[in-house]
Amino acid sequence: MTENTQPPANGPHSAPADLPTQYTPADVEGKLYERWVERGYFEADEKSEKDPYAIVIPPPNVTGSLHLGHAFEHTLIDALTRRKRMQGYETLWQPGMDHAGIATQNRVERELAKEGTSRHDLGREAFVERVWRWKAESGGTISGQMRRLGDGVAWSRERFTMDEGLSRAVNTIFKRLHDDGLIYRAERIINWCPRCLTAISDIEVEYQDDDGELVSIRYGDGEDSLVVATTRAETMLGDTAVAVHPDDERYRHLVGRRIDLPLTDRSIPVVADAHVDPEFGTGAVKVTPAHDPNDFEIGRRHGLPQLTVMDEHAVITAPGPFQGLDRLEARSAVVGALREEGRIVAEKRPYQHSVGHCSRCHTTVEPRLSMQWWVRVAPLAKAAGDAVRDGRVAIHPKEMSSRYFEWVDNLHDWCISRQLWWGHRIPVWYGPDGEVRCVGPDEEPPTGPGWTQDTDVLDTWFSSALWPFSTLGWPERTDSVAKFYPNSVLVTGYDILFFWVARMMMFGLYAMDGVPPFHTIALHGMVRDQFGKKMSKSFGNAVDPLDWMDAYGSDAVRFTLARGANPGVDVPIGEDWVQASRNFANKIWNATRFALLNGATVEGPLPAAEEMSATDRWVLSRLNSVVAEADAYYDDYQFAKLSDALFHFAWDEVFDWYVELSKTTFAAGGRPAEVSRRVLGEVLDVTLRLLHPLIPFVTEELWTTLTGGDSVVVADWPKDSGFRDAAAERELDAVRQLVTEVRRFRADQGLQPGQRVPATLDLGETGLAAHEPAMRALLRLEPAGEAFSATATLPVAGAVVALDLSGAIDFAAERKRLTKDLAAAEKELAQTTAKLGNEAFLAKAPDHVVAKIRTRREAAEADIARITEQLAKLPA
RNA sequence: GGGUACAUAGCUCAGUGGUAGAGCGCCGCCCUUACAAGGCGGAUGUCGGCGGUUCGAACCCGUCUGUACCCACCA
Repeated sequence: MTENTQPPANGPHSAPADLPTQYTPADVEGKLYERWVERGYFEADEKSEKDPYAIVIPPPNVTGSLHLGHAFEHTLIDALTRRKRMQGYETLWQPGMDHAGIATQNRVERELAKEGTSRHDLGREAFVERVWRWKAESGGTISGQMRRLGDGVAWSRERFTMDEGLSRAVNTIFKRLHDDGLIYRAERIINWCPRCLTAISDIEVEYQDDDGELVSIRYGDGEDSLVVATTRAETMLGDTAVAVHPDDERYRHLVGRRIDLPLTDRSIPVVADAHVDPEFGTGAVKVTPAHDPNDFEIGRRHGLPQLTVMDEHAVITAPGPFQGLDRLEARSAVVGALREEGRIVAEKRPYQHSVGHCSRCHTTVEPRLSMQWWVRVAPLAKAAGDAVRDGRVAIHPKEMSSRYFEWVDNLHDWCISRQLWWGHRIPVWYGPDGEVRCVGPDEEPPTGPGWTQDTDVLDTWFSSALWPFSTLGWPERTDSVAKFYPNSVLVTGYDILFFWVARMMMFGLYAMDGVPPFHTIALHGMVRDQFGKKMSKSFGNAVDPLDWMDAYGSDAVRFTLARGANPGVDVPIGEDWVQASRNFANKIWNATRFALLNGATVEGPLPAAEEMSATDRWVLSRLNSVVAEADAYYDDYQFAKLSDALFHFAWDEVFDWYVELSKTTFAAGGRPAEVSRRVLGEVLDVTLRLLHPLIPFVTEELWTTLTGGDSVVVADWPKDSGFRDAAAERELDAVRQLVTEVRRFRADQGLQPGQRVPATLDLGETGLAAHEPAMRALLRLEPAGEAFSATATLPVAGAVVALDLSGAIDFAAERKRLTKDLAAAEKELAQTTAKLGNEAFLAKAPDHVVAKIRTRREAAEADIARITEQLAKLPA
């Protein structure tokens, strides 16, 4: 369809026939988004009187592009903020991006490599300039994708972690932490990536089980010898001791003595240390303080020298035959040399053990002794834990809190310095006489000969930790900070609970005088494929959300994601499901089209209940229940249940029943038709508004056409009017059951759906007389005389449908069906009778349960009577 | 080694004590004048195994098996 994409209607039910019979997302999505932005709907006013509702975007890496995980997260955030906006809050969805230190630097370095140059050739300043240029050129990818998705973010407030203001925030907090003694410099064993050439923090290390080889090596000679085992043989060059457990009888005689270290001319002491597990291996451990975190600690306890034998590239520096070899080459060379000396006591054997890899490039991490900057996290983490413990911050779903506590309660100090060029440079200067000066944002750095600035930059997460307030202008005391801090909710994946969430908590509480950065943390899961498998490029199941948005529309992608979003649980998504969501959008489209063709309207007040048919009252009663239900689900971040409830209400109840039943009313005309037109308008109006946060585009297009309103984006959020009509609901339940039963009967008899059948419809004492015309229409029943062939199974007491099947009835099939029904009813009767004969049950079960069982028994009895009668009437 | 989840229809998942549900898929009949991206009807499960508590268990308790993820300085 290419026609009919003109601007939205300028009045209620204008030109309904203009709507094409199929919804084409591409025709409306782009233009609607641009209109929303032009009209400033997404902008936030910090001076507004309205209550604030603020959510920050988890800033995507500038290097990145939108993947389904983003699409998912954005759908949830967008839905939350759109609803709050409709509810009359001053909403801020804060957009922005993260400079992603290592990732971005790696990316640009790869480009340079292709050009045959390197960052070292360029020099620091030129390189950083180059990264900025790269950011300017390709950093906008995500913004474009966010527009496609419909993200209602405040574009004028877009921020970047390296912006001047945010850098000032970083500097401010660094200075403050430093002066408070919470940032310090120390030489320790850190995780070193020999490819990225930088330190990385503990949580940037990904452990996986790798196949290694455990070799056993004899140290020393004769009685003065023992055997140690290792998977990193090359580190023996840096051994400065062997450790055994203090209580280990086997080695007691050796403690305090020195033994010869093979391949070297050194001898090393045997020390006793409780860290050694005497049960493991030989019970003797080689100690390499400069290349292993445990050994570092042992070395500290025993005053051992720290002998560095590898450089930053993990190349051996120890003088001798191994010098210049890479760690892996050195490993086999060392083992070979040891074997020649007869030092290998057990052949090397395969050994699976946990090995750390750089989370950015997957290179095996090398523990390395070096001087770095650290954050003393204990006091900060304590506060972060307490804020959740005492309920000031709620984690949703609450099962996730245990993970959070596990981390904040057992935290090691955080290594924040990175040996990179792209990032916030550490604001510390070193003087000629060993002075160290931390320079705050309003201070001049020291000048003069010999003063140099620290060459390292800060961990990316240092600046992300300030995101909830740095984006609002902090450290200035801006109105935005006052209005939107703390944020209302943080919506993010459980996978960055530690990387990001916990650190925002620590820094937020610290910087903002103990006020945590948000009231609620709503954690979602990871997007997976339709079989629940992790999406990854290497596995070949990764999907570009743009492909699906192109094919099925953004609404379809959003709705599918929302529909799978159970709190904290991973979300599978498959193309078939997106297609189904597209079908839903199309269904809404066509239902609205039908409504417009039939004169549905939102003008004027709703007619009085007395004027309405039971069908009208039923649908309005259900509508209001659904409004209440939707509110409860939104408030509880239950997107899957929310989507499901709206889907089924709209499709099953409104489209399949109310719309179908109303056809008869419309055809008859008169006042009842007028009333139904207004009711149908109301139902669609409210339903579209309820759905808008999830599927903004199609609802906007339809709602503006239906109501003539400016935009559903700024329409009022529906309120439960309190209208309920239990009697009408029961009545329509009966109608629906009855119609379904007759349809089943017809299908069983092989009647074609469209085939008209002479029939009498005797609704007896059911009180459903008013529905007879509609039911006859739905069932394709023609008026009939005396003819009688069979009766349908009737779930509503007192109703009889006599269908004249003109001799075409299949008596055998009917007998079979009735017999089956009879058996089921008899089983039901037996079950309920047994239950009601159970004294213990009657004594202990609540009244409503007992009553329910009674009703079931009565129904079973009635069924048996009726079916028996019908069976008797069937010709043999 | 510690921790947290999870095992329900072919697939992906809801369902926290009272007759087993949804979407997709599947079978059958229909282009019934909003929609075939649709309509109507239908089939499909000893709710992982074994015990226990209870009048009653998918649900609570114990245990076993299997899976996923997180944390941890196991040479």
